[in-house]
Amino acid sequence: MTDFPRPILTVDIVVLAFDGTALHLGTLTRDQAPFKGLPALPGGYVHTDTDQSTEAAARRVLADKTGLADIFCQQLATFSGPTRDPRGWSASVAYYALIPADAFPALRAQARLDWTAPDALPPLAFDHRQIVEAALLRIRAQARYSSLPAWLLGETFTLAELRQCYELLLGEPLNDSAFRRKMGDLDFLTPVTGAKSKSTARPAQLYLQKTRSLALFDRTL
Amino acid sequence: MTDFPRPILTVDIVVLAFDGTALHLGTLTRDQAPFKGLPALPGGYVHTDTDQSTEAAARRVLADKTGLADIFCQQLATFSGPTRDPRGWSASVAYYALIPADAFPALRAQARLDWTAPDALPPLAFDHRQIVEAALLRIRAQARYSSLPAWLLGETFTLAELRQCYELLLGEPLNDSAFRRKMGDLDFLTPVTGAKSKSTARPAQLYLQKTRSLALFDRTL
DNA sequence: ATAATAGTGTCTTTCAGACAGTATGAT
DNA sequence: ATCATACTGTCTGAAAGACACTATTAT
Repeated sequence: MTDFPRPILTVDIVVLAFDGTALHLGTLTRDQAPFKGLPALPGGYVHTDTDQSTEAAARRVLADKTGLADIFCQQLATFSGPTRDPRGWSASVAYYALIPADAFPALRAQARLDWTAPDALPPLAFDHRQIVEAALLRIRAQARYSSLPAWLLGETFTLAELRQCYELLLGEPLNDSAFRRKMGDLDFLTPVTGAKSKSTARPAQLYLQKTRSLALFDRTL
Repeated sequence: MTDFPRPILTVDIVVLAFDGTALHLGTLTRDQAPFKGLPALPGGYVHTDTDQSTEAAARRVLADKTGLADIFCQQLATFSGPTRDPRGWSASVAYYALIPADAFPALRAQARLDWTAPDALPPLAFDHRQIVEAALLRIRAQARYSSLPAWLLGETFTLAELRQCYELLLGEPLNDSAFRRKMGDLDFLTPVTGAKSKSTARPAQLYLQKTRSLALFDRTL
């Protein structure tokens, strides 16, 4: 079989975090060509000598840039073409990763990543804007029928926090009592002893997710 | 930046067709190592000298093996690792393609592809079984909230045919009157003059899809 | 007691399932 | 006429939205 010049294979990760109010996208400023000086998604070459898969490569990059392991991280899609990277024909397997809220403040203080609003992006290197937009579409779609938003929260959280996170991703307010009913029916949360006082009000019950994987709902929202 | 040995980049395509009763998966018997003699998904190297993207590569392969262009073809996921191809570290961008029912008989007669039942697969080359299973999961999920099954039908079709196709993918019978109501509400079909007589009974109205892209429904099923 | 947020109960509306009943063409 | 399938109308039950009401804490 004829051989063709082998393409560049990289991974890029759309790192998202929730601070209780808004989403934040983790970026790095490129310190070398191409696109030197522009913000870019964290990513890098797949190390064919050590990486067992592109997902392993993504997790390696993620651990390298955030110090976090065991993060929610799923494959988004592969972006490819002769011109997206000026160095040659390239394919980038894009992943999206969700930072748990209880790890975000420390991560932000470290400042190894810059954090920008994903809805008002500055120009990004490569085709990274397109990748971010695809990730947001996917994440918003998944928020409709899965426990995905819970992965942006800490280990334990209140129903109000969970609802706010859903509302942010879905872009619409949710009916509180219907939301509680559904979360009860869907049976993916366990109440945990302890409560969270916000201020001068009744403290809220804390919950954690029953499984360490994404729960898919059979009905929507 | 250090360079790593560049991986093999291929595309593989899960080609599915519907004959009115069951799904059929298009495979090719490998005529060379590795996995010589085993059935495999149609696929091949990305031609970095001519392909504009992995999707273009997939469509090139598809056109080559089926003679069909403008087929429904979407990216599934990328499968990668050091051992899935004995020739070295490889990544395969998998696609799934749906053959329109009106093109299937001729394609089957050509016999350039073999057709097997995707639910009772023989051993396949590489990790192709895993790819087929991922494709079926994706397709069945998409059948719940999109017009995907319609892409397995010909240009025009009756509501009964469409429902049968949904039922096959979803694996459960659908209520006929609720189905009609929903298809009416969802507004992605236009009735077309002409009707189809099945046998000795009232002929059915023919429809075609309003758009040439996948319609996503806001509610399920 | 009051303020503030957490959580529940219930009324209403909307939508899906069931199924009877009507329509229409082939024989 | 009858058979077979296409299509429609309507009843019923389940689930969602709205919202009033109760619960529990800090001050």
